[in-house]
Amino acid sequence: MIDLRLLREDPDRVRASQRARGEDVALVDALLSADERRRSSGMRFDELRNEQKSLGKLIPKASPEERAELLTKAEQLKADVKAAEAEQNEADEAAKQLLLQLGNIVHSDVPVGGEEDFTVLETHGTIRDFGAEGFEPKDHLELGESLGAIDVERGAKVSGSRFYYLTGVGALLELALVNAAIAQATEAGFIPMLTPALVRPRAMEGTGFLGQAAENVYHLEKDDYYLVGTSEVPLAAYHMDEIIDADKLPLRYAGFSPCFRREAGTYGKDTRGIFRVHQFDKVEMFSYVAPEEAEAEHKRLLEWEKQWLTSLELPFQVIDVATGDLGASASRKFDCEAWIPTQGKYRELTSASNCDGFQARRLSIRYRDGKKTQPLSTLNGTLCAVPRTIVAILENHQQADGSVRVPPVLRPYLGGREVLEPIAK
RNA sequence: GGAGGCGUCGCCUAGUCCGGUCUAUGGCGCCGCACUGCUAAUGCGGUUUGGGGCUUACCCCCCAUCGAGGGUUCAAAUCCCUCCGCCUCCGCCA
Repeated sequence: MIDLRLLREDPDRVRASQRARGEDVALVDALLSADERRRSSGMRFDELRNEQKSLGKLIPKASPEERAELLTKAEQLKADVKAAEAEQNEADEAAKQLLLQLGNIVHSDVPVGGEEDFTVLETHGTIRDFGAEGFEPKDHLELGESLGAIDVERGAKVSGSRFYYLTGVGALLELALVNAAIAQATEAGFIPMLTPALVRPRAMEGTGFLGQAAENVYHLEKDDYYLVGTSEVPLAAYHMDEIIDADKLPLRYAGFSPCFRREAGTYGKDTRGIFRVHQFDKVEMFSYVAPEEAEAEHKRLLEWEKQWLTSLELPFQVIDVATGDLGASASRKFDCEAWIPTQGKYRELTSASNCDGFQARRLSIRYRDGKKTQPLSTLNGTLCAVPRTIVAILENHQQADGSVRVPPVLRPYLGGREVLEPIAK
């Protein structure tokens, strides 16, 4: 959630942010009046309660006849206090509900617009010219099947569309990627974490995934658990309700977990292969930092992502995601998009978001610097989303004979293997 | 799944049986001040969190907060109910 003080002091800024996201600006005014009601009903309750307390102190000391009178008065007060409390609770709840609907304030440098209105910040690596090399590139599924690495047919048989098996070298490739990614993150000072994949509603809500993103979240109704779409959720909720000493910051975690996404509203999109699937594994970086460090940390996360993609020898570009495509929690988001030869375009492989205090406020995570206690900033960035990385590696490193060159960074984790060869059918 | 125990303002802890004197005790840690060649020790004061009022700010004041939420009562850390978490034992299990 955003800072209510900011809303009171500079409502126009909040309105502008809401407009840039393409969301309803009327929500801001509804929230302002709800906040006012919350405040006045709170004051009324405090007053009555104060009166009740002072009256209550007199009763044990009163003489019998005074006592009877006081009790009558107290009884009346009791009803008033109860009514005022109900009013206060209702006003609090109403304000909270509105507040939870409001997305984070967008950073002023973010390009305004929808999915297609991003700004390209950088491009890295060289796109291969397969024409000059004299062969037509195969797509990742064709390659994956001939390598005995990917089986989507049986994935569909067992679990339905958008499910897959990684088999043989495919399975080994995932393990290699995960190990290499965790090694890079650990080297950079991240604490490796294996996290729960099922979380309570509070964790899901606190990270901002139950707003407009809710339709993409799996929910186990019988137990009221949510399946996480990213380990960002358990990593953010890890320090929920805690106050962290300033000298402990920054805290950096590298989470590894399965990720589950319903992919509602993507019918017919990326249906071939394993680019868009319901379940995949991912190594995610997560940082807790002091607010004044957030922007610098955001750039650092991006640098680590670039280091990773560069080490895999993939050509990619970095984009500044537009306001309409940010998601509720982020004030700014940088995506790294790798070149996919058979699609002839760059596709998202990693995503680094600066959430400022948005998640920290919802999850009640603060830090103490001297006397001050205030929400800290949380940031997250993908290091390796496995299936998409496999797609990019297979397609970009394929050779004319249908084999795939293994980038050196992965070789130690693949028993020194330099090439993945097609297997006989 | 069954039985029992526990949850107090950083940590430990008193208080809960028997409701009001709890404005929650004491210790540790931490912060400030005093004293002191330095350090240590000692003394004094402070030290939950959230909301609100007053303020440039500080200070100060009010309300809530004893795992969470309800209930009983004029009044709840204390009595009742539900839930959550942790621990012990039993059962089952990768």
